[in-house]
Amino acid sequence: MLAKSSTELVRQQNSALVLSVLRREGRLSHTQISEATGLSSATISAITADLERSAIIEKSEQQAPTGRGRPRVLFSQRRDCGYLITVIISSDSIQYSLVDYAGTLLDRFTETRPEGSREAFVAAISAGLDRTVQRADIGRNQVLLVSLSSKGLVSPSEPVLVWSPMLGSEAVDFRVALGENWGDKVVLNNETLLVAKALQQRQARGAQPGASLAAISLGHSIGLGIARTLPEKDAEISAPNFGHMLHIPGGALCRCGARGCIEAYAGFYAVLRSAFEVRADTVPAKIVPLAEVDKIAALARQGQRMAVLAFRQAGVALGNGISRLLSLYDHMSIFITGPGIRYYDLLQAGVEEGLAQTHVVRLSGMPRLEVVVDEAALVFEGHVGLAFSLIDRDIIALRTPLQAAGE
Amino acid sequence: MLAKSSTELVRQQNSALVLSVLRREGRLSHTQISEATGLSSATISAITADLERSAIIEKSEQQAPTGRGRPRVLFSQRRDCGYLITVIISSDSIQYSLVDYAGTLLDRFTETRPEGSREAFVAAISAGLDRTVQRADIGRNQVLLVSLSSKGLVSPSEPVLVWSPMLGSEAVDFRVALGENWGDKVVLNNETLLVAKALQQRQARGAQPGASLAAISLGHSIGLGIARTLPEKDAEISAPNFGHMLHIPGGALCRCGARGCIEAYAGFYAVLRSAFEVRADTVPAKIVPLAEVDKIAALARQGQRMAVLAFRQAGVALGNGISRLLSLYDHMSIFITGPGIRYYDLLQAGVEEGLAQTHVVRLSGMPRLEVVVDEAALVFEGHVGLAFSLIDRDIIALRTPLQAAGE
DNA sequence: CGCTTTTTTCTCGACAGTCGAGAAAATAGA
DNA sequence: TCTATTTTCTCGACTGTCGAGAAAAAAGCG
Repeated sequence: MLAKSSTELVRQQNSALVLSVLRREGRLSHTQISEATGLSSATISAITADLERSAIIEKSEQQAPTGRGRPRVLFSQRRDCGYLITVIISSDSIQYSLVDYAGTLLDRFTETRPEGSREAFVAAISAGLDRTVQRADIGRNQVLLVSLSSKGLVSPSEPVLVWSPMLGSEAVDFRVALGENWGDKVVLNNETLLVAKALQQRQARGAQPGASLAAISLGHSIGLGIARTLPEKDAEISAPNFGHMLHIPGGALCRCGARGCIEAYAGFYAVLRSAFEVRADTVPAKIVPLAEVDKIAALARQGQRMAVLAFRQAGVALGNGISRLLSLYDHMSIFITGPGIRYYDLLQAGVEEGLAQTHVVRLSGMPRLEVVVDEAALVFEGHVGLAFSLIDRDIIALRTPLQAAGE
Repeated sequence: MLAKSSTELVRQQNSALVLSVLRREGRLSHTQISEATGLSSATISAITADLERSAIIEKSEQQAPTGRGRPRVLFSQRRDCGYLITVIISSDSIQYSLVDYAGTLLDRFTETRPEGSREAFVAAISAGLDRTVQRADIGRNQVLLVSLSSKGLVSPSEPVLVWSPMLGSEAVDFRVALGENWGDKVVLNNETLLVAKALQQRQARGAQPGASLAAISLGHSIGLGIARTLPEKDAEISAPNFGHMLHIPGGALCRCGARGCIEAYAGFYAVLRSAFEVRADTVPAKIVPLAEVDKIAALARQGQRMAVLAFRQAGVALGNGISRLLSLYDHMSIFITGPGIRYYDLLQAGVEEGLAQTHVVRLSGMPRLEVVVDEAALVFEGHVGLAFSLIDRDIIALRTPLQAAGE
């Protein structure tokens, strides 16, 4: 169903556009904004005056002048317009970062994740958020958004963790869990979705046409994020349940309780299980020390048969999974990340084997496969990118009625 | 990347909205349009006057008055504004339909599809299109769009048939194949995509929130169409390569040449092959007479073991495939259609078995599975719905410059 | 038959937004 | 100090939406 439009929406859209180029390029002058957006100079005047009056952007103190002529005045977001907190949840720790409205990191600290109950976990996050604002001495109401990320399955619309490696299907609704203090400004995304978002952002900055891409994170569990660039629209980002997609019907037992998931062949515990020839229906450990996997990798590199086979099997599971992904979406580039990339030399042959036989690959060729190292940086980049696009949209939509009364 | 907006775009969007409401509801009065769109009466006046001047809509002769008060004047699309030709390509025949701009079917005829070469096939379609306009005695330039559909894999952006059951990977680019006469106004969609579109339309008319859905067509090959309803946007429709998604690595030979495709287990020829215990690497026939499959179904209903097993195996392949679909997209309703539904009693247990074990189903429950009978009607409905949304958008975008000069 | 009531359509002025052109501002160099 | 140059700002024209009320057209009523 189409929606109606109006002149006010035009202004909203164009204001959002101005903020987004300011976000992407840093501080820009009047004319630069005009060029970057395609809007006329007069319109930029009106919009920047508007945003300045609302205390969203400000004129920077002028730079060293670039030549003759009237010097440029540069606009940038006001740092104190508000703050963003990102929370990166992993199996053993929780990292909090405070970011100002201009996008610069102000503070960061990491706490160990409490073991066991969901309640303790939620309480820890609530306390961590309080600590973040205390350390920076800002008010809670100055925090515009709290952006959480975790591995596992996340509801696409609500901040609900539907399934996670540590808590299983014990779902967490962060909106209710974080209560009045934080619940109303919390968003949650899958970790690998953020990686995909960050990669897509980097690609877009490169001014290429920017094709669709998928990020796959290898670790104790297997994550997937997809960024699809649709014509004329913003990229669409999603994180489907790749790790627990069916690989082999009735196959190896997964820690999710089902059988034959990709993770039950390609997760770290799966590699251990098959390298040691443990029966495939053994209940797997939640966490496997990385050192254990390293040992098997060392054996594999020396040619030990079962170790080689374990990694190869993992690779084939991934390759088949990617092939199914390509069948159900369009063709896209695949970026591989996560701690597991240190074993990629052992996985690669399997991945390619798992891809090669299938119809989609025979038809459109092997996808571009690329290993990307700095997963942590990408996750944070994705957090910031996604969060500020939400914040900017909100701030503009809310500004109008409030400000109109004030003027 | 966001796009800039302008007042002219506002008018375009609102004009498109008016046309789409008119398309959905039939003839409507001024006030009815205003209610349905949410636009003010004054705006409707301006837009309808505009569209009337451009000969896109017209005032109908007034109806029996509904009561006291000034009688309503009803607007509707002008039938003679232009025409749509839909072409439904199947393995043995090609059906042509001529539709006027108001959406009513004017003419329909079916020709047998020439066997063999791509050239003969393309020539037949070109001739069929010419025949369509000749029979109705209209000019070629009055045809606004030619909407083709076929089974197989279609490029999402271009009118290119990338892979089809009859021609294999011998691709057909209809834009160049139909040349100057038709090439510039041709679109091509997968047949089952159109079924999904039609189902989504029917759902939207029911005024429900309208969740995402997938249509699966069972026949010689297996088709899939997905209609995803995104918040605040138009539904997104796609037709991924479901039939040739990997089911069993290194499994049965598919007629596409790869191994282990879903179709190689669930297509008609696959059922025959396993019922007769032919080796799974036998090159399958392109077309299997439906009567042959009927015979096996009859045996299966009498309890003959291999026949039962053949259908069950097909069901499991479908169930596993659907499970993977649900893993890689959100949860959605599944509608099953196509000639194969007459065997659904034999498939159902396998489908449910193939779904039940997997993580996604354990987490969010069995999807809604529904059998839908009139595939042919749905395909045509989808053709018309999709084509007119394109036509209306085009007509509005093109109108402005031409008409502005005339006035 | 003329007047009133009712319903719908049409018109007018107010307001919001974008754009192009040109005025105004501010600096470097002559 | 004056001029060239570059950037920012301002003004009027244009397009669009909206609310209110005028105008139109039919039915009901005395």
